[in-house]
Amino acid sequence: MIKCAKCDQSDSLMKAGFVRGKQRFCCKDCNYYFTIPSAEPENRKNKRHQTTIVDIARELGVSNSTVSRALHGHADISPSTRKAILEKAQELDYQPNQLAHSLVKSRTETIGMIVPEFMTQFFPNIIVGAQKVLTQAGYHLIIMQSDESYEIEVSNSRALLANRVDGLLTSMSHETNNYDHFRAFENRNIPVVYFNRVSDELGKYKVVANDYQGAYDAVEHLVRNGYRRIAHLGGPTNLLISQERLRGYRDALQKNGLEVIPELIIHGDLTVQKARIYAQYFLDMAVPPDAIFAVNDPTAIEIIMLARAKGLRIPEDLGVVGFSDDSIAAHIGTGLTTVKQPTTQIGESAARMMLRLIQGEEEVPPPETIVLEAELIVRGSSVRVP
Amino acid sequence: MIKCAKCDQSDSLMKAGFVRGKQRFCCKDCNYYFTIPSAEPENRKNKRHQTTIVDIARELGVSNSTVSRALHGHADISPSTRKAILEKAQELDYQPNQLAHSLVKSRTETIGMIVPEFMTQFFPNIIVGAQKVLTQAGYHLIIMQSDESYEIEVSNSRALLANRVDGLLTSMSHETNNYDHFRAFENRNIPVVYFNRVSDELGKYKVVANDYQGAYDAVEHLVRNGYRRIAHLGGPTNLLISQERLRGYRDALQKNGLEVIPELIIHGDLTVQKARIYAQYFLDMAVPPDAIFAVNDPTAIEIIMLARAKGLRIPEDLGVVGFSDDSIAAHIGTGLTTVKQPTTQIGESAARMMLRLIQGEEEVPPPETIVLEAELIVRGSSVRVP
DNA sequence: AAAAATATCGGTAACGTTTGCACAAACGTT
DNA sequence: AACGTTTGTGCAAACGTTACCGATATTTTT
Repeated sequence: MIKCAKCDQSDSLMKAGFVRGKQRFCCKDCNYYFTIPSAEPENRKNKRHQTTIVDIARELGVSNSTVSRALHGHADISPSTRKAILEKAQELDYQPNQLAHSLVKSRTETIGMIVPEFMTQFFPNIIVGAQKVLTQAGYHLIIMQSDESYEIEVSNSRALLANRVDGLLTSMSHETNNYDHFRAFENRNIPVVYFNRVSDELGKYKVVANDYQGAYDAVEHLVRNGYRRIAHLGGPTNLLISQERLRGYRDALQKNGLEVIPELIIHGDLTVQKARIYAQYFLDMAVPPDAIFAVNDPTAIEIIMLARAKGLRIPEDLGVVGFSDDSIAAHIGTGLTTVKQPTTQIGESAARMMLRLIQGEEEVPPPETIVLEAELIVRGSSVRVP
Repeated sequence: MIKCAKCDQSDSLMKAGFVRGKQRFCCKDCNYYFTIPSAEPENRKNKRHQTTIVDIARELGVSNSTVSRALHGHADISPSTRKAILEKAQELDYQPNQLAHSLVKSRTETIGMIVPEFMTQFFPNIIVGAQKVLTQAGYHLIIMQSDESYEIEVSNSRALLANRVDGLLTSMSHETNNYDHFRAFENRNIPVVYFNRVSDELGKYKVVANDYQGAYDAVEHLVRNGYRRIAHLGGPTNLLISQERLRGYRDALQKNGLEVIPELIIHGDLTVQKARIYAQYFLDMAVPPDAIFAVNDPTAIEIIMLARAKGLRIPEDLGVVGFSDDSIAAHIGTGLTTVKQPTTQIGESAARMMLRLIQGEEEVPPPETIVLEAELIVRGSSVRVP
């Protein structure tokens, strides 16, 4: 029998709504509202209780503020109390609650990072560089990967925004054409540094490798090794890196007196699946190219495998140059000629730029794009005596 | 001239301490204490103000609780108000504050993950698997890497603890011998799932590949290809994977009637630097081994490079088997024989185990270790006709 | 028509920290 | 000894959300 929680009688009880799945009652006698309490009313306490500042304060008979100040080495605390507090904190194994801290300070001291993938060594290297710089400055780095998916990228950025990161480092997926999720950060004055995969449509702070120069050097290198019909297997057109590498390719051809042949330019999507299809197309042409400049190393390696399967000799029949200097590039056959990007440096520069944006004096630092030099690594896949 | 903030006269003013860098005064007349207000008293507002539930409530003239309930699709809200609130939220570009949410719910819906490195594809693959499962269950994954350093591992785990992750997935660095930083999680009833690099000294929930079987198969394969003097370049002895792979190596030798020769077993630290030194040692022995079973692929590749430089033929003069099936393994020379681990599955299993621990009914689920089968991938580096 | 039940909302206390301000006691000066 | 100065702490209000407990319109039932 249900009884009133106050007067303990059940006569003048009446139902009064239904709240959160539980029946609510009202006792007309004592005019008291209540819901029937759940079966286990008093056992949730102490279950997974992390010791807090309040616990320490209570144990020692001081106030929360004193404990807080002591733990942070503030002034205005007598050595004796400080010592007692620190010891008690140690004893109770106190771990600060970063959530509460961030909430009141409205700073999380955490930088978010979204990368498209980390199956190649490229982004991991960047992460290592960035993490080194940020850790040293007392910031944490939380990493998310979009798996080259726009959907996931948006979801990730929303999560980082909800977690109130102090800044965002990002290199976008090749699917990304809409930038609203990044603008959301900028609109809230949360600094964003774009690296590597950047767009010219948004962003004031960027760190990129010199894709143009790298591509130019690569193609000129091919020309000097006697290749005359040089194809380009490029990346998605919406990415600036694709555009820049294409530009370097065209300029190198023209500066060296070669014609730019549209049929020899295809834009892929950076995946090996597509690379195989396009490579097949190149090699099956009536007049096939005698060299291919690929947008990245996995693509280039796919080309080499296919060419070998067709009985072509590398580099005699086909010269191949990649981009990025994956660790695998040195080991493939006689080595894959490629353009090495300063990955760790990219991470470091981006992180340093971020720190400047966060800690800087000036309200709105001037836009800045850091361009780091790329280096041509010559290996067996492109060297022949003409 | 400084005046009292209350009675507005400056005669009976006197200094009263120095607090937080600002001079404090006391007016003896009205007995009022104050510090001189900073130059810019009223400009800090709106600077980077994220719209909150309170803003929406104020704009619409309803209470915070109503807004909160409406945004979460609770019952007890009329369709019209709900609609108005959702529209206003959209208009003001409201983004929930996960910090405050987590603080009051004392759940972050975030799982932390610490891996030793991600320069090889191994851990990235695991991450992809784990992330898929967790994302689907509405959890976020935050990834940190220890760079094989105990110090960084401890620092990372402390950060995750401070950020109150709901659980921890971890594979420890090869430096790790002390486990207090992991026990800190377990002491607080925060579930920890160890994968791959686990220790038998701690942890009740683990996911590993069948290192023993993989090693056994690899070595038996070498024996069947006529190799008789098989060396083992192992990993750090404190890691269970090293112990298990060593055990598989020994058992395979003995079961096949071969002697276990202590000189042919060296424990490295998984780095290529050390690998080169030890490989050199093996190859320079008076009676060098005719095959080497390496603890991982980078190590195996280093051995191959060195052997080639010494004029040894692979696999005729030296058989080599690695472990992990890095993507590079298929491309090195005629291919590197290796043991493929179910990386993505490891991630998925670990994540699922974590979800069970978090969401499970039972207070303390029974200890569980999931062992996933490893598969020997035979390539050119170990196949010869005896 | 009153009475009973429901639908919809507001007030408010948490969650764990930080911090501006108040204030007493101890400390230095004359 | 009387005064002004420091020093060391405590109070309480934030930070943004959630959830329990009540309260009031509104509808339904008798």
